[in-house]
Amino acid sequence: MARKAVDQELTKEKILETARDLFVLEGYQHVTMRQIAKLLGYSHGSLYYHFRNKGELFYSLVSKDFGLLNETLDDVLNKDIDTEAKVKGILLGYIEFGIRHPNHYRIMFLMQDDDLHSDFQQEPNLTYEKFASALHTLCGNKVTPMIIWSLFLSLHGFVVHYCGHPEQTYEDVKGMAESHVSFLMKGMQ
Amino acid sequence: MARKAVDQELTKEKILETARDLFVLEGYQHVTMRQIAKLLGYSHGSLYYHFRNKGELFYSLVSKDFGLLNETLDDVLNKDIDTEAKVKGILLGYIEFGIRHPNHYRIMFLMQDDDLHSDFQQEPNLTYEKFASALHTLCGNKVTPMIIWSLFLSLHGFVVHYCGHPEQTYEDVKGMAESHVSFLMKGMQ
DNA sequence: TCATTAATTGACCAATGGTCAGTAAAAAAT
DNA sequence: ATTTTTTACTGACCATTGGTCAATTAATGA
Repeated sequence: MARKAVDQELTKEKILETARDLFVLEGYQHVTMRQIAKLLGYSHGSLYYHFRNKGELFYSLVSKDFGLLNETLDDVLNKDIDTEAKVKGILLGYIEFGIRHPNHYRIMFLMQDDDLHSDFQQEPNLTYEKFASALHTLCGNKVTPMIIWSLFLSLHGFVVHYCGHPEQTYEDVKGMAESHVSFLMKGMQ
Repeated sequence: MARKAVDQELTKEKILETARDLFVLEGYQHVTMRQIAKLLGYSHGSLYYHFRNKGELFYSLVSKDFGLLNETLDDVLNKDIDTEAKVKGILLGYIEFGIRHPNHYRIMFLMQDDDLHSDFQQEPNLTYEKFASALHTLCGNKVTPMIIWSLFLSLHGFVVHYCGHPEQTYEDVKGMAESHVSFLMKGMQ
């Protein structure tokens, strides 16, 4: 009733793998440590051997997955298309990512539970840096930092809204996302 | 140890008055029913005589206060200024309201705790209707429903972001709000 | 073979939202 | 004036939660 055989030892990876589905499905607040542990076949205490607390567990997950957004933005930049298409691709790519990962997005950008918020300040900032420098590179001085900030907040608004209605898939809202991006690009001139 | 003298009876109003300060200060999650009751000098059970649960209590508060936003929009419409100034006033008024009532705004538009979310679907919709019809009245067919929706989401993004940083007052971000509104109005043409 | 370390358990803690039988004041009915 | 009924409130109680920690046992190293 204590340590298990080495080939069935718990690892951070195993925990994250199980926890990911739960968090994606139900959101941070509704997943309990006991729930995760039960699904793994361990006691909930064991989770605290691998992660300091619930926040850190979730942070590990999201932080890892969030690299994807940066990659997405890079991919667009490296595509062989004209500048305007790249700008559009970045704006749309941002929205697509947010809507495909609503729970992650929510935590990254708008949760403020104390135990979590303390952990990541960096990731959202890094993501924004990436976003801003990409647009700056593409558009030069035509767009001011304030315009980039407005663009970001406007995309953010779109994503946040549809994060609250996760029954709608990205495919469902793709048309609206494109309209929104068109609208925003008009303001860039 | 049961009912108190009639002149010191608990009322919904007394509860809301006390709860308002707490909620505004600390946000929904961090306020406990026991905390509210203690401040009032009653047992926490008594709160459940007046409100079905924590969600309903909070809902009463926010729902009441939220009429203010609609009034704000009406006030702008009735001002003796030209159309463009009115449009600007509405967009800016929306932002100002959100940032001056960050906890209310958060609950209305982006919380999705089950006990709450079930209660109010109407208020956010009503507010949006107000917003949309105001813009439609002012701008006629120049602005499509989709543009109005984009405008709304873009304002929403601004508010949501600064709701997460309540250490900044509206005065602090006023300049940025105005830039943001200017940016959005460019997209309306 | 024995001491040390690593991994796991599960009883335990304090806090939470919520329920409810009991109680006493107030109001209504007699 | 007395009894009945209704109303407002209490506080013990419940299940659930995130989290802690001494005890336990497998693995590892000397």
